[in-house]
Amino acid sequence: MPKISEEKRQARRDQILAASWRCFSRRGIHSTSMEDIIREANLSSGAVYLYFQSKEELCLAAFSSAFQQMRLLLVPILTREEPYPPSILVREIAKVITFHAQRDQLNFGVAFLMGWGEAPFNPKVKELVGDGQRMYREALIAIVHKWQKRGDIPAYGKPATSPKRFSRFLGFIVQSAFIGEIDPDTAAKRLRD
Amino acid sequence: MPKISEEKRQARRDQILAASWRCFSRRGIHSTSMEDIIREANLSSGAVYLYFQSKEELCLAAFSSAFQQMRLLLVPILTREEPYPPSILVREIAKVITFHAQRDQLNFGVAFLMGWGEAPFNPKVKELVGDGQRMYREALIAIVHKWQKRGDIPAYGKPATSPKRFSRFLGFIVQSAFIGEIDPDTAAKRLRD
Amino acid sequence: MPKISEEKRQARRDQILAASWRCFSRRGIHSTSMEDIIREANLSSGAVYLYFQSKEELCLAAFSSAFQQMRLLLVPILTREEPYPPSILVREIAKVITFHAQRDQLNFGVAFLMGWGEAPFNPKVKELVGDGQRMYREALIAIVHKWQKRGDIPAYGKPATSPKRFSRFLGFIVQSAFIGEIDPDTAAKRLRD
Amino acid sequence: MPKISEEKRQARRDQILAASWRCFSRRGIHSTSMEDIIREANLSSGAVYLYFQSKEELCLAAFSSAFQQMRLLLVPILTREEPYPPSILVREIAKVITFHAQRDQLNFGVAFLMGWGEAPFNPKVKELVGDGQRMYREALIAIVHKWQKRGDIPAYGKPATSPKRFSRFLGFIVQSAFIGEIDPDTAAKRLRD
DNA sequence: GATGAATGAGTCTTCATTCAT
DNA sequence: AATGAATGAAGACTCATTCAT
Repeated sequence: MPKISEEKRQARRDQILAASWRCFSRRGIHSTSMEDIIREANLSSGAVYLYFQSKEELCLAAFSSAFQQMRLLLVPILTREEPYPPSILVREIAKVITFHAQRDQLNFGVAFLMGWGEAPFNPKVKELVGDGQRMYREALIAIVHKWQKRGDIPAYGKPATSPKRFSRFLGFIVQSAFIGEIDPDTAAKRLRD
Repeated sequence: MPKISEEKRQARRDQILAASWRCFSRRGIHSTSMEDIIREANLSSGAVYLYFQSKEELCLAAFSSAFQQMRLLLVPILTREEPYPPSILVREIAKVITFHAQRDQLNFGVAFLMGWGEAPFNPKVKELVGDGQRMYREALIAIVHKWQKRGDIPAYGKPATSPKRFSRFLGFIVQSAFIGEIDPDTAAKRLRD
Repeated sequence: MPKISEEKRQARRDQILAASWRCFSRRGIHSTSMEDIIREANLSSGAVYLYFQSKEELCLAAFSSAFQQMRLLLVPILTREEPYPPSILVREIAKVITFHAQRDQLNFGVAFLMGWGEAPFNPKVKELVGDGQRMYREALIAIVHKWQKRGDIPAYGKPATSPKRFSRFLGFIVQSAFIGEIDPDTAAKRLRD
Repeated sequence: MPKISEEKRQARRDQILAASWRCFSRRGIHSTSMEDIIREANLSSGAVYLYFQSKEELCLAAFSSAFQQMRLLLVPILTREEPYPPSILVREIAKVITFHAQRDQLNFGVAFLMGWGEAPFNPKVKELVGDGQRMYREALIAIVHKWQKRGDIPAYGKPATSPKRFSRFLGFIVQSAFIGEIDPDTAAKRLRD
């Protein structure tokens, strides 16, 4: 078994991270034991520790990877040269959150809820969650500016509705994670109003 | 073994619950051991188990009590015969969340974050959190109706702005818990926009 | 089970330390698991950790206690106003090392061998062993001076034979621990010559 | 799988043994993991197990090799047709122990301390250490006889000073390993007295 | 009612060893 | 011969809970 390729190494990491999220989604982070993850990943204890130094590091990597996946799905929507008009944007985001989001049992909403629950007591989690939110917030501000330029929304009056939108977005996450799976159109309707 | 009076019993429970929240606020629920709570409450292990059957039950009672306290503070604001006008209401709620909220180290924002983190894996916590949110949501709807009757806001157009408001309120909680203590006026401004 | 008395507490510590030495004597420190000690002491894992914070601390306490016991036995012999004459002293010390020494399966010789084996890698063990040796060495010097005054040994010539004696004493420990149990008279004869 | 030449095989074994002693000297036998040795030897786990069946066997070989090296250095000194006179002999031995001894980070003093620490629980180590000591002891007796014949020391009186010398030699090892590196002349002075 | 010492199942982690390549 | 990823038994330690006093 000579040195494994970097791809294979990453594949193993992903295998473990996916197993972790399946466990976390079932029982929460704190009620998930390393043994749970190990069994779910069909590996041996030693093997997991070959890829992650500790449970702490594994959890952090799990959060990091979840938010990274979310970013990968949101960025194409949020950074279009010509942004979607308001109503479409909302539906597209809702789609990502509610649909794509559930591949591998990884529910982004629940991931955020967990992240928020950990953040006050774990600076590194706080940073990860904060980074994700900052990214999203800033993209939203840029979009609103473009909307104003394009005339999709009135350019005068309260100049930026984005903080409001962002706040509602967070609220939406809470509710959708709370209520459970919902279809994108219902979700969009809720988000829109 | 003379039975203790109901008052004394409740006082002891409150003493333990307050100690619990001080611990939870410092380290989170899962990193708080029964021993931490016992020491913080200046009691013996046995004593705590005289008032709560298990850590599970104690945590549930702690959530219940936190949301009950919040309700006690919000109800007078939300159920006035003549509701506060929009801008004032927002400030009053913000006051409660950010200021009164911190008696006994119990930060309502963090309590909600914790509740959301637990809810997906604990039906009883889910119920408690859900009840609190429902109460708030319904009160908000009633207020909006009164505002419309009174002419504080336009009666036509999108009939209920309350879900929107509610969603933003949840988002606000996330952000305020995340950012840390902020004064009520800043908070109100953020909530209003 | 109200607060245990200081005596009982010490008794428990001694019970654990005695069990530790029985285990250490059988398999050595490193091959002795906490579970071995726990079983030998007829206690539960938790109980042992109530008295010693870690295996490390327990081992240290075990060394400390072993050397302390040895000191308790040697001091009366080494600090007599009128020291034993050379030949008797040697027999008395040999007695202690070979006979009393084996109560509770604690063989002082083996304890020293273990201490020497640990000392180079554990500063605290080094200190404990070093302290014991210093004590013995100094007592020996004092005795030799008294012998010279009293005329038991010539006062002129090489003034202090104590380092020599001390070195031989250490060598004797190695050999006796190595050979196993021997009776005090044989031991004395060996030490004397 | 072309069989490697016996020389090459021995060279690899020596490479591993040298690496082992460097590790043992740093952290002790029990705190040295196979991985430590493997990394220190710049080999793979599999390779080491090609030359030694187990950690146990490797340790035994390490002791064996250490004592063998010591023998190689001492035998020319101890078996001269015309032995060194007492004072010179002592210096020459001290030289070997303190100076030559440290090639490859292998400190003979520490090796003995370790051997003594293991011997009570490992018959094979006991045998190795015992053999070394016997060899030295016997060589010393032979030398003393020659000294007496030659008149270097009185032939009458206590017939054999060798056991005494031997014991002091062991004590010296303990002390020198304990104190750390010292130069041969100081060492000789200590040994002589 | 109250105490706190004791319990022991469960957790994370390490490490000697193997074996497919 | 050599590699190093994988294994899994074993180890140290924690902590919710109990119960004799």
